Amino acid sequence: MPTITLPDGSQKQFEQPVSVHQIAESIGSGLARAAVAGKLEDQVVDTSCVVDKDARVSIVTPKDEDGLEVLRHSCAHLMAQAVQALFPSAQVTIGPVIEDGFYYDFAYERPFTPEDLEKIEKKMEELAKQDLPVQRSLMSRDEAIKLFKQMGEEYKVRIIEDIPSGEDLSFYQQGDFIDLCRGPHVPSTGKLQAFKLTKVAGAYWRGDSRNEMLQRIYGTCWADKKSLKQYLHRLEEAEKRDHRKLGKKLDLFHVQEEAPGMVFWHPKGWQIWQVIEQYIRDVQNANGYQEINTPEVVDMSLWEKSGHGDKFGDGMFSVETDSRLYAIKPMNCPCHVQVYNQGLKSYRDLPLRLAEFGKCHRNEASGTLQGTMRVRAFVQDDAHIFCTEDQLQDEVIRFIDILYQVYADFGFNDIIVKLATRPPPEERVGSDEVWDRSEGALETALNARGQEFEWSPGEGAFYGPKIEFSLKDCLGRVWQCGTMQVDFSMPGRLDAQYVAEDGSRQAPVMLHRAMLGSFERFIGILIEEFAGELPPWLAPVQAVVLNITDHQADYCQEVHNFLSKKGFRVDLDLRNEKIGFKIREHTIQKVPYLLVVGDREVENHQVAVRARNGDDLGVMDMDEFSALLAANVDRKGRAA
RNA sequence: GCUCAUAUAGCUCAGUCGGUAGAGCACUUCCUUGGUAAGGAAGAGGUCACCGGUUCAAAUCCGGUUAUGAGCUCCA
Repeated sequence: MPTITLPDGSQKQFEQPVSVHQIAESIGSGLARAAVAGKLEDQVVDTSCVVDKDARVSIVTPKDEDGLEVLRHSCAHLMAQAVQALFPSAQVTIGPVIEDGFYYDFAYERPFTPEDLEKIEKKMEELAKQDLPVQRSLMSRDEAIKLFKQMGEEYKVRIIEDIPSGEDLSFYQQGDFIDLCRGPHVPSTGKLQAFKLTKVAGAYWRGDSRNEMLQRIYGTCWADKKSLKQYLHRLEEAEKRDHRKLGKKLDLFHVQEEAPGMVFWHPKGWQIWQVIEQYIRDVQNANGYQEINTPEVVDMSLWEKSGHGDKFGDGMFSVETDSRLYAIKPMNCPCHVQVYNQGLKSYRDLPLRLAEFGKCHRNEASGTLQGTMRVRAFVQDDAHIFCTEDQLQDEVIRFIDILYQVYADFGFNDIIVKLATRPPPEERVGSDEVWDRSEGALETALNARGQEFEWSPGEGAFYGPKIEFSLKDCLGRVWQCGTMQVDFSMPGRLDAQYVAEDGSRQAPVMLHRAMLGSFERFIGILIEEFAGELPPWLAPVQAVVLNITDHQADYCQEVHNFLSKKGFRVDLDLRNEKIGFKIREHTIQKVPYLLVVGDREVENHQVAVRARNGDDLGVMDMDEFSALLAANVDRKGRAA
């Protein structure tokens, strides 16, 4: 006699055990039709799940986050069913839910083509229309292995073999398609009404590049056709913010075949760069950093000593001259240690914070390059803090504080924080005890700030753990920008020392840190975040002066001179074009302020100000406009 | 690096069945001096990414290379 408590607190009594579906039915037939799953206590379950004792139950429909997830998971199964119906020799592997959709990896003798995708999608629609019931069953591990062996599903067999024996496994069957799955799933395929296959790609079996490549098909699935359409529209809109498109349109930078993965910055793009660089320089100077500059071409022996040659030799560009082998620096740290090593340091000199806008080259694998986000030549806002172990904690906390202020100034508040810990023993240097201390230091620092973060086990650098601060691009892809890494190893390897209070020689701890990460990546993300409409303090051109006819040319020149002298970045457009044409052009170029000058403005010694969003800010004199611009430039990222 | 796709004028893109290329915008010149998102006319502009093959004939078909895009792997 279970008593069911519904989300609104109301209770229902049943004479005997009931299924989630029956509970839904008892509330209303509409709800029963809409139900794709149930929530029993805090667990999402099938609608066929039978409740035999008192419990909190809610009905999950596609409108819920949980329901959407069930839908997407079931859609992955529907796709696998369609693929096997069309390509019987294709083997299934795994098919998880991802953000906004799902994928499924298949082993097949040839890659799927875009035409195959269309066919698969058609087949899926067909199978959905048949409204096949989706049935759950249990099987012992050994039975399951036997069954899938029989079916020729070698990959599934391997997956099941990895599950501890003695466990019963759940399976879901729809039509003649059966798959190992934890579930839950929709009660029948007819619940899947709004889906689309989006792309094919290769993916390695078990995510290891030494393994064979499987065929991955990505798809998206939504509660209804309208949501699907909205999603596709959202994607289209996001693509318009692509930094590569905007970089071309706004004349910021270009790349070309002769220098793959390296950026040619144009005047406007470089202007943005310079503003950011000066801003970071100011922040660092105000926080006890000293800026240095070190060589870009350094003898290979230094990289061997630091351990980078051994670990990343393939990724380094090298030059051979006069029978000497040099590396183009892939990172700045060893060079910073050289600066540190000049002159004997005392504990009184620590913490010593050395910063450099250091240009690095790494020969990244060709397939990883992406616009300005992943490049082979980049400039880091790099710095290394040499300190004692006692100072470590405080330095990490100080850094994170500054970092958050910097990100806020650029308008970023949604920051993904991860703590990456020690890689496997064969891939790391330093004793376990040192790793314990350095990981502990980072964790304590994050906790001390009350900072939320995720763990990223095994993802640390070979010399130490790191905190990664990441931002998202317009398509939701996550890019690491800021970083804070603890390193107990490199100072020792490169003979860095200080004289401690007791007169002994000690190796300092080295903190590697960057706020933007690389200028290239950060500017790319900025462009996408603002869709090219950079706030006035970052905009390469802050205002354009436009004349209506030739008569106002001299006065426009005067306005331009006045604002330029104040330090604003102002353009002058005296072309013989209609004012509407000029406004359109500069609006498309996302210039924050357009200053229109006709006879009226000349007469009153004013300018008519128009914002790039089309707002008329009215007429004002030059001082007024200059104050308005100054106020907006001052408010940094928070400015409109 | 791996899988798939793509590469045509400065940009965005057409180009049918293999018969040596076309539009819009931009550019140049001329007309137009026009008050808040495209005024008009004319002109110029291409070794169809590169290398090779098939063919009487290749932007088009085939192979290779390079680059770009998506995903995977990697990311000091």
